[in-house]
Order: sequence, then structure tokens, then C-alpha cells
Amino acid sequence: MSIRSLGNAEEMSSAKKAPVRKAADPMDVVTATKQQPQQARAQDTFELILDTAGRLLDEVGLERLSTNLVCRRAGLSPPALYRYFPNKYAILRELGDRLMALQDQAVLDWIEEGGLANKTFEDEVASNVRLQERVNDITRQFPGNIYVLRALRAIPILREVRMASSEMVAEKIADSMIANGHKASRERLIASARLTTELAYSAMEMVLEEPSRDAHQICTDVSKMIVTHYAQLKG
Amino acid sequence: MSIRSLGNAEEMSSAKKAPVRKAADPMDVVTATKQQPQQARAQDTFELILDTAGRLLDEVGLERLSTNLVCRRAGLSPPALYRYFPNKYAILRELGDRLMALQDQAVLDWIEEGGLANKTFEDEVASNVRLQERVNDITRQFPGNIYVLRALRAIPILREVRMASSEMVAEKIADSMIANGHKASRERLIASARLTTELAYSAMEMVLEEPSRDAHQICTDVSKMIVTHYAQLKG
DNA sequence: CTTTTACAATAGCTTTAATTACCGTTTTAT
DNA sequence: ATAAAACGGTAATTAAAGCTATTGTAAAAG
Repeated sequence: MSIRSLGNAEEMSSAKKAPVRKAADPMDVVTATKQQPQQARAQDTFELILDTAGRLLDEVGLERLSTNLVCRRAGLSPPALYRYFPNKYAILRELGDRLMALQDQAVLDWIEEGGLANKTFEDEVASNVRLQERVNDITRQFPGNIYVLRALRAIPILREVRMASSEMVAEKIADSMIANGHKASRERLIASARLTTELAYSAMEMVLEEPSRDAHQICTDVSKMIVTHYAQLKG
Repeated sequence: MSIRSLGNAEEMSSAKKAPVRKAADPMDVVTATKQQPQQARAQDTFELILDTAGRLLDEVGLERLSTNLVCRRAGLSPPALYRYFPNKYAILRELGDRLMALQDQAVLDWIEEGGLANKTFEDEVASNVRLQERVNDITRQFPGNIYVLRALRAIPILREVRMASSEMVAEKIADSMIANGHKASRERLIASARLTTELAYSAMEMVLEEPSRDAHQICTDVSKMIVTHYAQLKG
């Protein structure tokens, strides 16, 4: 389906010429959403595919995951999978959406419960640590977590989804801080929220990928840095 | 060459069975270093391959980079490439080694020049910002930078190299801080250095991947957080 | 100057991933 | 109950990636 003109022998001789396709590639065109499952059996198939893919990610990683592999493991035929997912990026996208939804919900709940309405520095740090450890737990339980997170960074379409969700969360955080009396401008607070949440996610990824590290120590250190940052922003 | 028993029809029916190979894969076995170039022409070939791969990374990304593609673009034949690199991960490893060496050198130079010997909070922040922007510049000029950085996270063997280099740098930072009178334990300082440098690298990756962000603002914010962290460690 | 070693191209083979044409079965709607 | 849609399996095709046996040429060593 994809239009490519790569393998031609002409190109072998002349180096550094034509651009090597930039678009029209599955990786960029996950957009094409296929059919949604409508019957119970189909919903099972759909979930089976996602389950299997998640588990396979932990086994073989992102690069070696393929639609064929998922089919084999799930005991499905290729067309059964292709009915719902046009390629492996579509599967990753669904997994990514679900993981992000869980993470975002944890943050929104935390805000809702007054996560940002704390008096002392210590209270704020403790509250932030609680949030981070909650998000860490959610993520740790998600099959294929570190690979899904990598996909969210590495695959353009997933990046966009992630940026949108991250922007949304940052705005909520900024607004909640304003509601709690923070004096910085909304724009500044949003930028800071984007930065600090990304730093927190990076720290989480460190812990996930290197379980030998002291997760609690890292959470605490990062929380302190974040809380200090907002304190400094005040004046 | 790799031993796999995947495509067999037997496995199609029974899902969730045998592990799907865990080792003996090119991705895990970049170790096998091939021949080093010995003649001038060969050195040129070697560099051409790395150049081409770096440039191609920026065009097609990590997943679509292949030995074949590099050959075509470089005007080389597969055996010419295979003489020096057994697979694409070996190329990435060489690129990763070089980028890390540049980054590490910048940090070591900065330490050498007294980057950690500053009196006031503002001095320390300014010094840290200078370092970060220097590393950012070095990285930005490196072809394929963001993909090489991703490879350093995603490919097991490259991870190891990266961790080793990062540990070494963290120790130097910790020792320099001790020499400058920091009172925390060496272990604690090393752990902090690992955390803060990784956070700084994460921030750099954000800026690289999203040029719309205010790089200087982010650098400054992160530097303040880092410097504050070490100040809090003191007492 | 000749022998050995390093180097690189031709050509081709093997594996695997991606994808679809086709057909039978189940479910839903009329 | 029967037509239409949803489902999912068989089997095969296509294209690309990974890799190498063989062979000729340039360079270095003797």
C-alpha cells in the first residue's frame, strides 16, 4: 500500500540524493481508525489483541513487536487483527491512550482532592510524593509500560496525542494553582507545569527501567525540586 | 542465524505458550566488534557509514534505519558495511559512544574549570546554565541526535554503555562537590548527581524534540531546581 | 617485485513482516 | 426466517531486511 521507491538499483550508485520518503508510512498514518468491535465476541478479540501486545512488549520490546507476532501469540489470524488495527502502531496507540488516560485521571483526581492546597512546604512535598507514587503504581501495573512510554515519545502520532493530554493536564494544574492563590501568570504556570510533570515522568521512567534505584528517594527528591520551583516562582 | 521457532503452525492454536526468544538477537549482541579500519580508504568508508547513518536518522528515524538503507545512501555495498558493523545496532553504538564522549567531555571540562566552585546561589545557577547550554549545543549539532539519544535508552547494550558513562560522571561530580566542601555522604551525592544529570538530559531532550519551547527558560528553571537540591542536601 | 592482507562490489539467498483475496460462520435486523 | 452485516480463518503474495559466497582490486609487507 505505501508508496516507496527505495529498492531501485539506480540509487545504489549515487549517494546522498533523493529524500528517502517522509510520509505515507504506517508510522505516520495510524490515524486511519478501523472498524470498532460491535459484538461481544469482537470486543473479546479486541481486548485479546491489546492484552497480548502488552505482554509481548515486555517480552520482545517495541522493535520486535509485529502484527504477525501478536496474531500468533493470541491464536488469531491476521485478518482478525487487521479488522481492528491497520498496523502495530495502531495497537500501540490504543495502549498509549489507555495508559495516558489512567495517568491523567490520577492527576486530575489529585487536583480535585486538593493536592495543591497545602500550607507548608513539607505538606506540599508529601502531597506531591503521594501523587508521584500513585502514578508510578498505575504505570508499573500496566503491561508493556516502559515500551508504551517509549512509543509515546518515539512515534509521531502518539507524540501528538501525548502532547495534547499533557497540555490539558498542565492547564488544570496551573488553574488550580491560581485558584490556590499563586501569583505567577497563567502562561508561566502552564509552562512550569509542563516542565515539572515531564521531569516527574522522566524520573518515573528511570525507576521503571532501573528497579535497583531507590524509588522513594527519587520521588522525594523530585517532589522537593518541583515544590521549590513553584515557591521560587512566587517571589 | 538466530534460533527461532516462531512461525510454526503448531503455535497458532495455543496462545500464551513458549517464551518468544529472549536473547541471541542482534539487538543484544552488538558486542561482537568487527574489524577496525586499517587503511585510509577504509577509514573513509567507516566515517562515511557513520555520517550517512546520522543523516538518515534525521530523515527516517530509528525504526526505518537499516543496513541496506545506509548502504544505498552511502553508495556502498552491503559487504563493505558488514566488514565494520555486524548490524544497525553496531552503527548506533558507535554514534552513541561518540555523542556520549562529547557530552561527558563537556561536563568534565566544566568541573575542571571550577564549575562547582561558586559562592552564591546565583553564581551556581549561572554556571549550571552555562554547562547545560553547552551540552545542548553539542548535542544539537550531532547528526541524528534525538534518535541516538533514544537508542541509548532503548537498546540494552547501549543502555549499559550509557549507564557506565553516567555513573563515571556522577562520581566525578560528587567528588568535586566534596572537594568544594559539600557535607553530604559520597553515596548520597552520587545518587543525586545521577538523578540531576538525568533530569537535565531529559529537559534537553524536550527542547530538542520540541523546538517551540523556550530553551533558555527551561535550562534556567532546571538549573535552579538542581542547585536548590544540592543546597537542601547540605542542611 | 611478488605475496599476502585489506578492501569492496556483484549477485543472490533466507527470513520475516505486512497485507489481502477469498470464503465460511455467526449475529443482527428486517 | 432470511438478508445483510459482522466476524474470523486459510492461504498466499509482496516487499523489505539481514546476511553471505564469491570474486576482483588496491595496498602493504616481504
